[in-house]
Amino acid sequence: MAEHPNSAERAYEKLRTMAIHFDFKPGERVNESALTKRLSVSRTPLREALNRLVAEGFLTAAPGQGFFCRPLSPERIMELYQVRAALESEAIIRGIARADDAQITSLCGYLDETEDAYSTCQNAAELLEMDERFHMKLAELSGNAELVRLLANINERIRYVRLVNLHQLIEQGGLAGDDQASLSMHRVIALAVQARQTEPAVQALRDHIERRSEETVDLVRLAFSRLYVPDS
Amino acid sequence: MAEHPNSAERAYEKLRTMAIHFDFKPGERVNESALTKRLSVSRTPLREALNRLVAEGFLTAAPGQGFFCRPLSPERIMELYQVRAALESEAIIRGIARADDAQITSLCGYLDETEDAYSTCQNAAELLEMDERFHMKLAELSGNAELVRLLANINERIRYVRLVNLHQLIEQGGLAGDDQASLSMHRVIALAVQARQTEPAVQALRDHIERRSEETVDLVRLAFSRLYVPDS
DNA sequence: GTTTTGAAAATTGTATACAGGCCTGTCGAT
DNA sequence: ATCGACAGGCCTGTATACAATTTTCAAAAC
Repeated sequence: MAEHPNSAERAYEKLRTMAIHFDFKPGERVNESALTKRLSVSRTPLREALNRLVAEGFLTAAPGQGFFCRPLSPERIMELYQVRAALESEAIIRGIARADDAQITSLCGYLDETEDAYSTCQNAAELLEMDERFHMKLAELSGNAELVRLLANINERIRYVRLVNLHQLIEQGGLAGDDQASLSMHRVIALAVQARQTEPAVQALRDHIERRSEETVDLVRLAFSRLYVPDS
Repeated sequence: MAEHPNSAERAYEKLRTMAIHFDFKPGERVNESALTKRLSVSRTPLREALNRLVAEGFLTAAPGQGFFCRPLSPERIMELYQVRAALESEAIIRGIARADDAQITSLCGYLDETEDAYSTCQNAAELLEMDERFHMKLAELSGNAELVRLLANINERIRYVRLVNLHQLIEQGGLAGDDQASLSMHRVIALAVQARQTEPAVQALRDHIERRSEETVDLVRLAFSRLYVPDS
């Protein structure tokens, strides 16, 4: 963890992790002096990190009142899902137009590698990481660094909700079916990209993403309950 | 301009304006102590503002070396154009699905209002502002605040290049034709949205945006020349 | 019992001082 | 003449102190 030499960067990494996991409750005020002790840095680099997180959408800042955790509302989450759909659709379009066969084959290779783990894994965090990695690799086919950067940001901001969703699916035992569907969706997308068929690929992607966003309201409610009844 | 009470916000506004206009040359190192005098703020709020601009993509930060102006490369600009296409396409899709007729009519109304000014105006900055405003209004139909926020950011980051482009078109006298094309393109897009025809609307939009991105390499070269031969 | 007022406490925003690293320019060696 | 080491100054990163504002809490008035 002592990777970064400067304390502002260290504070930023830790705070971002906390923000992703909603260690701050939605809407809650973030106390600076408490964090200085917790992270062993002074207020200057701490505030630098907090400001970065504001610009990235993890926190909000009210003048004269300091920093607050972003609210967790169904509307906001749905917005993020829509932006995600926008960015990934574009990535597919550009990827099909630009990526060479080797790159696309590499994406399919990743699916092959993770197929077994994906089917057997019962750990929500691991499943989500594999899923996210596939989507990031897909996005990287675009060769567009800005697109990738924005998508990474969006993914981090919806990660918690998706995690809670997966948790629930595993508990309900309904994961197997849904999980397989997700995996085969990835396969469908990858194959369409490989065949350079833009419309089918984009359509498959949008179906894949939109499936979740329909359940968003319930998802957010569930996420709230997990946050305020911290048993798991 | 003395709108914001806190100096960090004031510094941020001024710095962002400077960054948009490339008052810092591409790749140039930003000297903090020089800016503290220029903006009459101390280093703490100044650095806060600089960090925000880094997170927004206007500046870069090298550890131990401070802040630098973002580089101005054709690849980067093209990436931004692609992201813009992604966001606006999504906005159209969502807008058609969600906006009521009154909202769409309001968009058309804006076109009517500005039609005369658009045809006669010879001021690049004003033309660009009208164009940008149309696209922002279009984006707002989506009802997606995050989408709007990201698009606003992208627009600011390509504004300078677009401005230089318009400048050149006006000087060449070739504006009339191109300008009319642009205006009628807006009309085509708006009408397709009004008719709730998603595919044609998106297609028209992509044509409209992509037209520029083909000339990006030349555009960036021109922008460079304007930056380093400051006559205008 | 509710609301208002007031002061104290806590917290944020800003300035400034200091430490450490980076860059530059000079000097010496090959 | 070119390259490399080194010293000095400059700049960045961080800590801390101070000022101003906000929040809190309790007491008093209605």
